[in-house]
Amino acid sequence: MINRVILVGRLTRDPELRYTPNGVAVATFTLAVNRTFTNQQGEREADFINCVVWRRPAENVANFLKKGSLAGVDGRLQTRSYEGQDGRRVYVTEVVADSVQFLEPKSSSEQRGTTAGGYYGDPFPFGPNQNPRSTNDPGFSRIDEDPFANDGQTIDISDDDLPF
Amino acid sequence: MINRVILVGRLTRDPELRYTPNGVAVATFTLAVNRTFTNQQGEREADFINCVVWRRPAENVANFLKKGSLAGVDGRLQTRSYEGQDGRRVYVTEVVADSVQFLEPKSSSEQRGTTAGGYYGDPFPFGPNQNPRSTNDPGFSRIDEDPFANDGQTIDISDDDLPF
Amino acid sequence: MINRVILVGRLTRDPELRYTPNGVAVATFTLAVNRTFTNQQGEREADFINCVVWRRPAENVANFLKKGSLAGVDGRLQTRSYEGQDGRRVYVTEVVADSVQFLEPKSSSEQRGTTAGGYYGDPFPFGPNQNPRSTNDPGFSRIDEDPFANDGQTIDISDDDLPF
Amino acid sequence: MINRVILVGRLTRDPELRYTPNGVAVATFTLAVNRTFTNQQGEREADFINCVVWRRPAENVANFLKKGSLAGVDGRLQTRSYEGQDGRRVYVTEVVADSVQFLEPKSSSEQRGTTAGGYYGDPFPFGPNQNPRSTNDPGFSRIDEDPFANDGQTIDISDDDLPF
DNA sequence: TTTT
DNA sequence: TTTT
Repeated sequence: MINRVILVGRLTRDPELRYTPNGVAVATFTLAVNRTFTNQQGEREADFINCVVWRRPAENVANFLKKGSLAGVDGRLQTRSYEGQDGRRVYVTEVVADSVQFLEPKSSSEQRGTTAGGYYGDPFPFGPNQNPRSTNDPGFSRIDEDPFANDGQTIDISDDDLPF
Repeated sequence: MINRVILVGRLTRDPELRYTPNGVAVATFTLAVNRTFTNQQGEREADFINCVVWRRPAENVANFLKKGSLAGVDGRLQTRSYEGQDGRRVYVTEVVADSVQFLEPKSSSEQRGTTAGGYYGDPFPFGPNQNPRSTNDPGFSRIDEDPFANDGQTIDISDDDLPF
Repeated sequence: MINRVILVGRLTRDPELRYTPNGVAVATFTLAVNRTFTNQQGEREADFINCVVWRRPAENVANFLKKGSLAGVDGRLQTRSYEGQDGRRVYVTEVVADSVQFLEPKSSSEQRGTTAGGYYGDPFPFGPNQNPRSTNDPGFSRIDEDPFANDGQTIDISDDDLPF
Repeated sequence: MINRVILVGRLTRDPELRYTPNGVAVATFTLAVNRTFTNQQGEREADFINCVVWRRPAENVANFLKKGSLAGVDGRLQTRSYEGQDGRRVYVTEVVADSVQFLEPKSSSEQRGTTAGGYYGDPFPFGPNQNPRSTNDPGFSRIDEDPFANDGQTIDISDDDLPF
């Protein structure tokens, strides 16, 4: 049962960082991935893919990525459903990232020490090997069952829903 | 802009084969991909992922796969939206398969010529290199904008929506 | 820096299981992955890809897979070089598997309890979430620097070479 | 038989462009993909992966990428063997790219028309949908059987070896 | 509800 | 609306 997704695209807006009641960080963001082909109007369209990332990489995402950032994601597809505010079941498909790759060059302000402009810094420590562990943040925010929808209902995600 | 999905799972029901007005085949099916980890109740859950495949491989899927079949998919993630019957916009995420891999052993009836039971036949010709071309079937069926939902509205997909 | 490989193919021979001096299991095997296209002689060729897997999944591979088994691999590409027996540097490219998926149906002997023959059992516990930990086996075998070549030189791999 | 590789890394040197006797372009390059983990000395190592790309994308690679460029590759693993100059069989594992993604921002010289510096241009037309066709260049160069080794032997690759 |  |  193989389930693997790899994406490179741009954040459509700043990522959102939240915490479970137990203080585990979770970040959500949407990647716009431009298609390589064009439609019959000759326009290049994009797919807009919701992504979730947990624990330490979540905080890195929140700290280093913002709207427009180019990023790579290596993860798996997840489907969930939840009760919408109108009582209808809503089905969600999203990517749970194992690792997120920062693909922007260092910003010009950080680049000051650099001679030939335009090279990339080392990726920030986003890999799956960064011994992710639960942060003990007081949890300043709760997460809805659908972290992408602000439907009002705020059923908590328990820490047991963590994918690892 | 990389967009790649690889899945191995089982069909949750028989695939559905349809044709665009121009006679291009499109098959849809859902893969149940069991997770490798268990939830806090110790149950192994699954993700249910909608897949679409076009042209010749679509017909192969319809002919060779059925509910319960083990299959591999190599494709890309696509997001779409359409107008639901209640006027609300419905967002869809699905996998558009470039190739579908048949992972079942030949059935016992086909296995008759075989000595040591249980080996797999060569995969049927599903690859992206099977020079896919538009079939000229009269098109016995039309395809809704959301091929997974039978919402009633039957806005046709034009052949130009084909991903290749 | 994304590095992801997904394969489905058949073992070309029985896997080999070894142990580092510290008792960490490592299994090696080669997957034959048939190409989807044919060469100009109309023959379907295959790629023969060396794979390595560590710890618990290594022992599962050794116990459940054998020559001819259909298996899926999700891992990363690794390149190494070592000193060949003639003093020349040998360059190696192989796949380090994060998880190995057993894609064979249960063998006929195990299938006895089964009504309609030919379905697959649940995959054996191969996932990356099976809390891999170092076995403390006495280590009946050592591993060469190139686990695929038996060139004679037996420079040990230290446990620190483990990819996680 | 699934065979899929996705990489993001940097070119270790300028790509090399050659032509088969029939004038089909083929480019080769090596990607350095930094590992996300460090070895016991605390150093981050890299894997150096040979890549091949054919036809139009080959020419794009040669025109737009150079030593140090950040690039993404979506392709498949290929193994080959050839007769080395000392008569020994040499085994090669490389990635045949279906598409190559240009991940560098436009260089400052090209950026002149740009207001807020540092954004990326649209990827150059590298996708698998760019209707690749054989160029009819006079073929200023021939390709060895191992395009990465300049071992002297120059057995030609026929156009029939093209992967599509 | 979309990025460059 | 889910497979083994």
